[in-house]
Amino acid sequence: MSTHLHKQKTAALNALLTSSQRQLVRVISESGPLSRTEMANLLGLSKAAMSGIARDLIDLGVLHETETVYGQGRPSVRLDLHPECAFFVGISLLEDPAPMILSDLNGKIIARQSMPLSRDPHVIAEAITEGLPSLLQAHPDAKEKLSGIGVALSGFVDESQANCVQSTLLGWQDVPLAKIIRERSGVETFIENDAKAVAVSEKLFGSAREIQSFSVVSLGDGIGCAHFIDGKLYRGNHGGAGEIAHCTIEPGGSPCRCGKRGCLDTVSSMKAIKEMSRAEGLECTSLSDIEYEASTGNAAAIRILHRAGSALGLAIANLIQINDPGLILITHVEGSFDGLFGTVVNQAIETNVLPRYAGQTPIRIKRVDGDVWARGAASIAAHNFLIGPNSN
Amino acid sequence: MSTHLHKQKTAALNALLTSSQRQLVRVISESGPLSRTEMANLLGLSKAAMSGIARDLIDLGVLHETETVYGQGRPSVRLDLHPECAFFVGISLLEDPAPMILSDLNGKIIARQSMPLSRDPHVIAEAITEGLPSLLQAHPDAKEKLSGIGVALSGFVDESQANCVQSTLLGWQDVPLAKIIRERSGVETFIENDAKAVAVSEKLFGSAREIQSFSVVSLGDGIGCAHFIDGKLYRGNHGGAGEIAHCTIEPGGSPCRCGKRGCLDTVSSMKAIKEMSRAEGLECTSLSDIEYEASTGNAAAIRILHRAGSALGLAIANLIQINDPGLILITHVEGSFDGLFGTVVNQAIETNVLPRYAGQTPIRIKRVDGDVWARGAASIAAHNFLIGPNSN
DNA sequence: GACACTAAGTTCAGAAAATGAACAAATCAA
DNA sequence: TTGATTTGTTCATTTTCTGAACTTAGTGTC
Repeated sequence: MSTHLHKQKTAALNALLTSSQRQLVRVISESGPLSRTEMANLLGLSKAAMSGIARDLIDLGVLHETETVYGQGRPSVRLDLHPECAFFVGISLLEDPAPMILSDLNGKIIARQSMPLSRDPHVIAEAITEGLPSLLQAHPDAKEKLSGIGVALSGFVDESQANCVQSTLLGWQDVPLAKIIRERSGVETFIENDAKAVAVSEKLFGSAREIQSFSVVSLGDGIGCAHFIDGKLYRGNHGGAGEIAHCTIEPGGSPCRCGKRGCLDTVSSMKAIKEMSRAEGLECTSLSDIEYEASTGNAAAIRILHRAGSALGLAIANLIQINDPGLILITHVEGSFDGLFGTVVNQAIETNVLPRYAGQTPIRIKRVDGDVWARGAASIAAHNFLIGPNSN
Repeated sequence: MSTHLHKQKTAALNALLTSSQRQLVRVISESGPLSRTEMANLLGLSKAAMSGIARDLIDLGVLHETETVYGQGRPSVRLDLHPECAFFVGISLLEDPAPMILSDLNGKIIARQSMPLSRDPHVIAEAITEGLPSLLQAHPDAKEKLSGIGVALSGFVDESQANCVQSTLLGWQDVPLAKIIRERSGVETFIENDAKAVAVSEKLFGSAREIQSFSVVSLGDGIGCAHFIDGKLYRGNHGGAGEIAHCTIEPGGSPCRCGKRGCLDTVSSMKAIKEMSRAEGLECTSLSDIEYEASTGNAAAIRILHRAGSALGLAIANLIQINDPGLILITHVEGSFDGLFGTVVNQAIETNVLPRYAGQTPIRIKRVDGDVWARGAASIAAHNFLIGPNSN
């Protein structure tokens, strides 16, 4: 009974914050711990107003006091989001079995399990609902304060983060997945494209916290990309912003499954690299194998990696020219960006960017583990909790 | 005396609006005339609050009642910005002599003259100040309500729209032009990059009013580009967003004055087209001439236009893939987009965009007159008046 | 043409949110 | 110990917004 009440309260917590409180939560999630005075200045409010807002948020359990900073005058007390004021479940529909994780407001993974993947949205909703109790079992706190489910998938998602407009991988067309899961599980649910979910998780939890405009290029089996612009995820007019995989990078090149020719995807994706290797008679099952071959001087391997790296570098250079982001974050799962491929990519970026810019746009390479997608998914739920859907 | 007072009042008008009033002005400038009830809904305010805000803005002369719309119930009265509540001066530093125009809040050009171009910012400030009286002479209203000067130039401008970080054309490096002009003339001044100024003018006055995310590609002697994203001009981390002219479009192609090779600028700019024609022995002084040659079957002319068009089309297709804008607006001064060049551009866009997208992104071609840059410049001043620099 | 019906816009008392100024608290520096 | 300095709180006051009742200006019906 008490549990149920609490659940209702936290589930609606985001909704019952005033707009000033929301703004404050947003600022802290971007800047990290801040003193009340700093927050007042950032929000353009008086110290008096801040005092009240902070007190209310502390009472609600959203904020808590952290370290004390000593300077001249009375020391300031930094306030931060309470990492355990809300918990989120993230599910990646990119692999089978599908990973399912439980995370706190800092993106820390607290529990992990998996569930069978399906192409039927109702079966997915069922699997999630059945998986919840065991995921939450050892964490009574999380059970009470579960505030959202996030789902990452390969495909286009609409602006409300509720409907999958199209997914070739899952064979979907206009599937209201979020609603189906929400109704079955009783938990607020949001879905998002895989690359965009990773971008959100890097903005909330990762290495792009303080950067307002950046692009994430995520190298998995395919090539994904997403942009944050002026502190907001930019999804594009049809939700297609960041689809660099189908930029023409070799005009008149190999035919692509999308229908046109010379797409980046046909040269630089892991799938393409492996296929080209096979065609050249190389017995490679992973990028590391090919890198090894190249390091021993195998001409075919070197040629393939050069071609793939140049193409990706050129695409990223075009992205830099077009959008002038404050950071390019390249995430890769396979863990082999240190070899020839990575070198060529970096070089190709350098040579194809306006010399005045060269070196001006930081390129950060980040090796990520198998949890990226699920953590990204959870971050979508966290983002909706923190900032809300109507992110004005 | 009275004049002076009035001047002070209107100059600071923007500053003395409350944040709700500002928001309202912004919404109207985006959506066009609205009834009070519609405005209340859009801003999420009560009818009561709207009533007061509208009254104040009408008293200030910022809004006025326009048509009455009859439906069921009491008819609604649409309110619009009063076009003559503020006037702006726009100057283009792209030509010599430099055009100088006077415009109202609708972007209508009320007076026009020109001034000598200089590379010395103080001489420019002097010329503007000396030009003002004659520009305003026949318009006493504008004299009283002059609210800003905008300057468009080729180069990089910082976020405050006050400093020119770099301009190759003018030979500048960190020139605080806005401040110099402001101090000399006594009028609030803002500067902006040429392509970005055109984008703002299309958003405020032109064909992109209601579109939140779009890109403008402006074809003049060079190729400019600028993006609006979620209703805001996106300038990029170093003010370089939209620099598509130096995207590598023909890897290993002709050397470019920027230092690298195969830039779009080396194939598709008017300058490049003319140069290539000359190299091929064609006696052409304008794009129309080359178009004419092509239409009579001249192989060289056809080849040149094909190459230029394909390159520009590919660059735009990449832009679409990367940003998925709601509109691509191509503005061209030379008035010759109806021929082969235009056809090839359109075709190249189609064939290089993900087939699923093809035709989904509207491409609008707009022939503009010689006033584009000056009008764009004026729109920068208007934008700062309407929305303010701190466009939260 | 009188009547109800509908929706826009206004008014006004009261609630909500933010401010300014005075003050309490917690440290450093001399 | 005393003064300087800066954080954070309190409280009366002002600003801004809301809700409900009301006025206004039409349409539709008989």
